[in-house]
Amino acid sequence: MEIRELKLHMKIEDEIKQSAFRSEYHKAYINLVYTSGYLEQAQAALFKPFGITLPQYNILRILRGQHPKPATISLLIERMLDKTSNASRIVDKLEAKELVTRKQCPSDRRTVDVLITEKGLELLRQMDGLEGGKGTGITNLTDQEAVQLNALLDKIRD
Amino acid sequence: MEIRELKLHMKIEDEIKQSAFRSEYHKAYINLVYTSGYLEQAQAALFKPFGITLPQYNILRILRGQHPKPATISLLIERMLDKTSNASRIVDKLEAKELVTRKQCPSDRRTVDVLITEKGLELLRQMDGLEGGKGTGITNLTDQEAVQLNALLDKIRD
DNA sequence: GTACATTAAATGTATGTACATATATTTGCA
DNA sequence: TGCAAATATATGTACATACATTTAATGTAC
Repeated sequence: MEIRELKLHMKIEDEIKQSAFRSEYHKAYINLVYTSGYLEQAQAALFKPFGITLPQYNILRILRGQHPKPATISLLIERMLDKTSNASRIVDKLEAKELVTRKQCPSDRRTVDVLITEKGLELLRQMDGLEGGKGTGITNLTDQEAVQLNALLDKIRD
Repeated sequence: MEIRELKLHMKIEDEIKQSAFRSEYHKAYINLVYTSGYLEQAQAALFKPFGITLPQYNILRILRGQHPKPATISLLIERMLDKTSNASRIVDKLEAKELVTRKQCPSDRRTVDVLITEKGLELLRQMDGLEGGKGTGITNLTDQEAVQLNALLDKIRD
């Protein structure tokens, strides 16, 4: 694992043992995927002591935003960052940990009311402050550089 | 799915239904993870007709780089972009598709010689050209912007 | 030269994504 | 009204990651 630590302080050319990139685009592409993976890993490490994963955390945050109103699975899917994911199964895990409750909605029996519990709210309170990539390296950027990065990323998805 | 398509043309503020970011850092963090996911999804779509996944493709490329020498699993792990992944099982899948062969190394019977087959080389030949993020949006950047992006990403991981 | 540590690979378990399908319920329209 | 389409959720399968453990082979220290 110390090799891995070392690697984190190298440029992308060194990190990937593949000497030449065809273009800056190609390099940027690899760099982006690589950096994102790096950030996700860093965040997963921050989350580990709290016993939940990033997708579970994202769901909990959406539920806190709704609280004390319940959310349906559809609403969770709509608001989740991570694509058309399986909110149903993530809610399963949260339910098993008693961080949320799930019950059939009376007015539309197809839908399910998902509610964050007091235990869930308390967990989020404990976790407040370590989100947003703090401690993951993103704060190596100046504020202006962060603005610049946002503009570049937006352009990629245009 | 058309909603998803629409979303791809919006800024990150609109894409995530969460009105305010605490800081440009926070926004950049989310933006990075989101954009990377977007690029991976785009690339997965490009790969689908060829019947292999991105990790499988990465392994095949490393093996082509070694060809005609074999590679051990350790070497594959060392060179793979994606963390301490399970190269063993990815090689399983490639072996099942007859794109690689695997046999015990005589000199050190702990290690395994993994070799790309002619079928594997032929597949890579067919796939050459669609790698490097081409067609995934990264080429929306100018060459100079790509350089800028690379510098910013490197700084994050410093 | 035997015991212990290290290394290489494989395997098991939990989690998550992607995609397809199943099931129940509601809506809408003929 | 009644039946088909749409909607909400759940489930099954394939694939991958993360992490821990297992098994076999090799190295090393005494």
